[in-house]
Amino acid sequence: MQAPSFFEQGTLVSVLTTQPLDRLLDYKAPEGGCFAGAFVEVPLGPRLVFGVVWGPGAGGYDPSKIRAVNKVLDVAPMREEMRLFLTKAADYTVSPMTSMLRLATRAPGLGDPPSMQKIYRLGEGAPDRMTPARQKVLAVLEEFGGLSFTLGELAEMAGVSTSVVKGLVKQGVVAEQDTPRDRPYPQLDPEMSGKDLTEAQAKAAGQLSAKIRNGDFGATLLRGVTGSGKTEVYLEAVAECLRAGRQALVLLPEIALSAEFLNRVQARFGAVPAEWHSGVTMTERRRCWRMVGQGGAQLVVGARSALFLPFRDLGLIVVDEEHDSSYKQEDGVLYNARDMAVLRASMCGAQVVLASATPSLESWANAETGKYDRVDLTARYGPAVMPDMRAIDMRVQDLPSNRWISPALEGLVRGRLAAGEQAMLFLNRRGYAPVTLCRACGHQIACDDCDARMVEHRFLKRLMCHQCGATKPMPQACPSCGVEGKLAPVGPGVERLAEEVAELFPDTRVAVLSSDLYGSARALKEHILTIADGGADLIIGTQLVAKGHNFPKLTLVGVIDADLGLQGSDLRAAERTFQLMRQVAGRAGRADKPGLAVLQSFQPEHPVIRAILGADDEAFWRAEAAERLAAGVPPYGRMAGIVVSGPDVQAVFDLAGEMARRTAPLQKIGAQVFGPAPAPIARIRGQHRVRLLIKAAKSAPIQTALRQWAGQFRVPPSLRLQIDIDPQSFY
DNA sequence: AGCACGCCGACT
DNA sequence: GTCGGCGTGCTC
Repeated sequence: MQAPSFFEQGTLVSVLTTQPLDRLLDYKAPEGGCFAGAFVEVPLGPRLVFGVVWGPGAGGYDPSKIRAVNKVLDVAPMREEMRLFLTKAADYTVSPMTSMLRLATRAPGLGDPPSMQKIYRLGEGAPDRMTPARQKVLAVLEEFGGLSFTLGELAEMAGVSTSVVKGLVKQGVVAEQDTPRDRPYPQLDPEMSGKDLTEAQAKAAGQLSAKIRNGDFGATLLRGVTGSGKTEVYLEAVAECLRAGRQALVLLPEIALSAEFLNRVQARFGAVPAEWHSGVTMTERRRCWRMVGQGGAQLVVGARSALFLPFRDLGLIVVDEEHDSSYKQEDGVLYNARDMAVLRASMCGAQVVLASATPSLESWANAETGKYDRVDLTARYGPAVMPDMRAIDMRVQDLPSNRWISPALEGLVRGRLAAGEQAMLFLNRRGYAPVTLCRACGHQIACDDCDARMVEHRFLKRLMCHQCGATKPMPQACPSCGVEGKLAPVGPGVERLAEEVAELFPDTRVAVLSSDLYGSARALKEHILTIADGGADLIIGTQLVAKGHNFPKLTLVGVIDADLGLQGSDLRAAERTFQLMRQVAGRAGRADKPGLAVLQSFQPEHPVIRAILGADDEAFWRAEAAERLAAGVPPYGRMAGIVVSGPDVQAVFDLAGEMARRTAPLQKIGAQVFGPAPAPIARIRGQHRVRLLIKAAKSAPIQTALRQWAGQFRVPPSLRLQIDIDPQSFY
């Protein structure tokens, strides 16, 4: 790559700021000049704002009004590759550059000079008087000879007060020195031995490693059934990347980020990697951001926004559980981390590994066409085998209303419990009952701010809206007709299922795993570990039990309502149900006992249910692909969702209606426009929402057309216009 | 995003 | 008269 251009003092440079002005501003280069990519502070109106020197000035602005860059910040400049990545990501997602820059600079104190910190290491000589406390301090320093500590760390490790350390410093026995506060992360050792790999794992790892050694861009779908040991395989790819002296990034869905994963990394590489996600402290965030840019971090484990860290030489991106819908979320910009990972890798000659037991149809299709390589791990690790799968036809089960566990399932659970094994009942519905109905007037209690029914949470003794999180106490009388004592719960949630379980299996230890029942992620995680260890015999869980937690003693999974996700008209309903059911079923029989997964269904002949039951995953993907191809929808066509929202219904409909009328730029590329129609949830947090859907051929330049089209309309500040490329769901 | 300007209704 | 509501426009 060529050397970055340099701008002499006084020459015009264009600066991208994080202010929402969707254009570059011209400034004079500061005293001493500056390079393209420099992080700078510039005056804007009465304020100083943060920005990046993007290139030579564009001119065309009144020269007498042009001000000078205030100062260049003490941060590694943004590399040209990163600037290009942000530009392309903005083009792809149809979002303003300023939002992209904000995404890429989400660390505190970037403008501050690197602050210093005192650290302590072994000094010279011996103390005048040796005391037990002093002995302990010196023992710690000797044991970890190469390392240095902060005052607090050292004192704590030695079990003494800080004054002991200070006393030793005074005599020079302990040396004190200043270092930048943001220290590099400990060196990872790719040769530190990991677990022994099975033959299949070793082969897969070898394939990935060979691609990494080539040093150029490529993507691989790593498909490994649950329990096949994908993590060990891609950690070998990370090892190869580290051997090549390049940086690696492992993306995990936010919920899967855990101490457990970090422990595995530590076991494999001898040290803990850099972490980047919403739970990381501000100090650590800043350290991570700076060290990634300076090369002081070899491996980052993080959530989706870690893609926008300023890597110097990124050689590998792993997207674990690549099908997970949480990769597509709003971070100020609506992007799919899986797609952006491929984009970023293509720009820096890196490899991408997309790992999943149940890949997204997009990735599956890319592997089919040969755009991605594909590596399969079919055998489960060790003696475990895939669970047997069966459906229970609920139409022939004799079940009173307000009961959800069929006699057939009840019998199976009893059998497992008698054998001293664990069983799990899966229901993807938090709370006690999804609907609260007035038996006097038929009113259903709804959220005040959303178009959604409120869910009773008996554990919290409140009603909760699952759209906005608002809660209110359970009323005694119907809020509509005022009749008392006629409000009745309708339908099951996990809490209600627990009630039924308590009646059916009174002497069984039951655990309910639902994200809302725990104060913190940590508490939840700890609880899961105790349960996995045998702390309960019957587990009732929502979606969160499907995501990568190990339950070695579990041999039966019962899905209470396998039809739940198939309702609605969502494009991805089949795919999502298939993935979720496969993941849930994969919980059963991980250790030495074979597992069984049963699906309670009112439509067991439904193609998706049959595909789940059949062992032929490929057949499911092929059938689903054929349907999408015929409908011309992703991945065989392009789609964009447009949502106009605001507090005033009329204003929202007016803008959406106008947008639907003036579609010339979209028609030019042959795109179809559907809508406007109220979004499936027509109001969230008091914001009315109206949706348009754009559909175009796969080759159509949909982003350019959308930009032109959306640019025609003036959006008043009270309204919000959101463009979602490749929408996951149509909310 | 901020922040100023400016144009209307409600008050001392 | 003037205080303050927030719609509109500007920032290199």
